[in-house]
Formats: sequence, structure tokens, C-alpha cells
Amino acid sequence: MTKPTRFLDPTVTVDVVIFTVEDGALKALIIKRAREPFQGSPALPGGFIRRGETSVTAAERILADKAGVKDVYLEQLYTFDEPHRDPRGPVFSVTYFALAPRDEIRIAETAETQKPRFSPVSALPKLAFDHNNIIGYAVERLRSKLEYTNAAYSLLPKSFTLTELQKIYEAIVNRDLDKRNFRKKFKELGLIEPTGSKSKGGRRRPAELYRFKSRKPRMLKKFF
Amino acid sequence: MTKPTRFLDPTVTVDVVIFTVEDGALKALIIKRAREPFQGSPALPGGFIRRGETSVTAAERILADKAGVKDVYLEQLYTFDEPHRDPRGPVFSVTYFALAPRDEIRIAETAETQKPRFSPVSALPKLAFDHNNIIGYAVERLRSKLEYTNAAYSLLPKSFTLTELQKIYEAIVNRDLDKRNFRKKFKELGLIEPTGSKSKGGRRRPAELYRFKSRKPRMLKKFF
DNA sequence: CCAAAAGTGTTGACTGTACACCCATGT
DNA sequence: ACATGGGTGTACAGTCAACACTTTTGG
Repeated sequence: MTKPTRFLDPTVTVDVVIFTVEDGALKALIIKRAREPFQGSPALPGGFIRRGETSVTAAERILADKAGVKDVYLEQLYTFDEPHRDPRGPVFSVTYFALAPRDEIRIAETAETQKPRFSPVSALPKLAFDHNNIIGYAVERLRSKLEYTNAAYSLLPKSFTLTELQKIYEAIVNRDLDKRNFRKKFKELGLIEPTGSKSKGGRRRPAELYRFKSRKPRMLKKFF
Repeated sequence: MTKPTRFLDPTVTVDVVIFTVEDGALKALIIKRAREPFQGSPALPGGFIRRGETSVTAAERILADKAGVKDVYLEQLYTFDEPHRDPRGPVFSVTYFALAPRDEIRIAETAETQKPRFSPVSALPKLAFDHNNIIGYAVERLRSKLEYTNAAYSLLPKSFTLTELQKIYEAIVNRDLDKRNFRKKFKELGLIEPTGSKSKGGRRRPAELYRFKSRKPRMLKKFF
């Protein structure tokens, strides 16, 4: 394609915020950069888009490579293009966020030893580029998404207790919720059903296990 | 910046959906393409990003050039990059939507005679590229935005009657609203105040004119 | 029997929604 | 005087938020 050079020819990258919930906290996957710029700094997983890829397929590749997951919830977040966000020059980052249950993620120690790990979003280190902003933006989006969709199913294992479910909501909206109201609301919504079995192994009363009836994204009238 | 050629080097454009309300209908600005591809087809205003611009400043330039407006509400919408959306090759379009009162817009008949005009979003022609999709996406976003922000002020002239305000909401959410409930709700919200003067010139009872107290974006608890 | 989490309903406040008539003006 | 849109309040239903005790298990 021919194009006069008075036009900007930005580089385009993809960065992915991979969310999960672990130990009752909302966490995002962070790697250590293997190359300049910001070599050794913590950062979001990401990279250039390759020939033959779109931004979505690039995000899917990153998800598979860094977190070993496929077919998880993935949504485009925003395109960041502040002029000096990358010291190398104008770089557009098309960002995505993904939601996956912790037990489906196999973190890969890559050949480039990027040391991926989950970091609680409430206590992130200073990240390379504008990646702290990106995660902040993603958390906001996730928060509001939980209020009017059933997106939470994407963060949970196949079966879970109501308390676990509530913990996830509390971790994301960042405040305590009333146990009775939460359970009433969720049961009324008809999104979940008891599996029939019970949690075991604790030194306490076993809890009923539930599963989502459907694992399709859905809009809700309202939530909490 | 050096970069191996196994990476995609997409072209990046900006397209802008400029919304307004006219004759009680939600409309978007459509131009006729002056050049190939799709020469002569209706399309969204847009173009390549120039050197020294970001996507926002490019969007602002397009707004100024095509609609003669500055300082209107402008928000990034989505980045479209379906592989075959442009016959010339991989082209990423970072899209924005803008809201402006009809009476602040001066449509410019440009040297390139792109014949800009407002077309009701409920009856759009077939547009170039994936521009029908883009507008559809923008309408959805606007609809939901109206429900939890005061964004409507961006579409209204400085003073307006409550009926005009209601018409705009009805045009966007695409259903009739109850007059008494609408007025009650809006007055309770405290966003608007009477100007003291009244509409004139009609062959009917003059209506109280209102203005928005503040023209800053604001979140609302809930709306209607 | 004790510790720890599971489980369960009611009430009052608030919010949303449905609904019909009189008023002020211009012609 | 009439046609046109302007303007106003009430009542019912549904939803949200606050709140405390009993149950089951393992140790």
C-alpha cells in the first residue's frame, strides 16, 4: 500500500490484562521484560502483532503463550497512543482484558524467562510504559461489567461455593457485601444451580457446591 | 525504530461518528468519499493520522474540518481491525464518537466536495468499509451512556424546553417515555435549572426554558 | 464442647411506573 | 372558542438494605 510520508506510521502492539481471582483477591498477570526498553521491569504481557494476525488473534496468542489458556473471556479494552508512552517512538497499543479461573491457568516459564506471576491489583509494582494506567482502566471496566452482566462465571472454576462467589465480587467491587442479600439476589437471578455435592476437606461445615447454568455472556437487568 | 518484517505493519486511520439530534431524530454525519476505495460512497468522516498527531488530535482535526466544531464531547469508541475491512490491506481504524448540539455545527462543504450531511441513524444508507457496523456500535454505546451519565447536555443547545430534552432521550433510547416521570426525574437530579425566559414563536403555550447547571461530564446513580 | 464457616427471612425505606386533567397561548 | 402542546401529583408495586441467630462439621 502506498502512502505519503506526511502520515504517521505508528507501530502497533497488543497488551493483555489477564485477570483472575486467587486467595480472594483480584490479580493480574505480570511478566518481567526480557528486552529493552524497560528490560527487567515488570510489565503486562504483550508484543507486536505479527503478519497474518489481527489484534484479537495476537491477544489470543499471548494468552496461550503466557497463561496457557484458550477460549477464555476476551474483550478489547482501549487503544493507548499517548505520544511518549514508548521511548522508541509512536507506538499504539491495542489492549485487551481476559478473565480466567485460576485453576485453568498454567503459567509458562518461557524460554525468555519472563517470570510471569499474578500480582494483586491493589498492590502493583511500578510497571513499564503506561501499563499501570492500562490495568487501572481494565479494573474499572471489569467493575462496571460485573454490575450488569454475568461475567463473573469467567473467573470461577466449574463448581464453587456461594461464599467463594461472594468473595470474588467483593474483591472486584472492593467493598463488603451482605451475605443474605447476596445469596438471595444470586439465586433469584437463576444463573446458578446446585451441583448436588458439597465442599469437603475443611475443618468446618461443608458448603453446597454450585455451577453456572450457562457459560454464555449475558446482560442482566441490574445486579447489586 | 527498527523492527523485523515478520511483524504486521498496519496503516492506522481514525474515523469519527459525529452525533447530533435534529427534528427529534438522532443523526450522524456522513460524507461522500472523494477517493478510492469506495469513491463516491457514503462513509464516516475520517482519515490517516498525520505525523505529530495522536488519534485524539486527529479526531479533533476531523471534527473541526468536517463539522466546524471544537471542544465538543469526544470519546474513543473501539479499534476495528478485521483483516478485510479495507481492500488495500490491513488497516486499523481507531474510532471516536462525538456529541454536539445541531446549532453549533457548521457543516463545511470542503474543497474535495465531500457533501457532508446528517443522516438519521435509523435509516442509514449502505456505507463504505465497515462503517455501518461502527455506527451501530456507537449508537449502542451512546444509548447506555445516557442511562448513567449526564451526556445529553452535549447534544443540546444552551437553552431548551423539557419537551425537547425528552424528545432527545426518546430518539436515542428508541421508545416513548412518560412525560410526568421524565420531568420529575430530571428535576430531582438537579442537573438543570430554569433560565427564567420562555420559548416563543409557536402557536401554543410558551414553554419554560432550561439550561444545564454544569457542562461537565458526570456519572449518575441511575437514570431511567 | 468449641471454633469456624454455612445457611436462612422479615421489615422499612426508597424508587420506578402507571395514569388524566387543567392551563396558557395563537389563530 | 378551539386546537396545541405545557404543565402538574398520587398510589401501587417492586427492589434495595439492614439486620442475628441456628446448624453442621472437624478437631
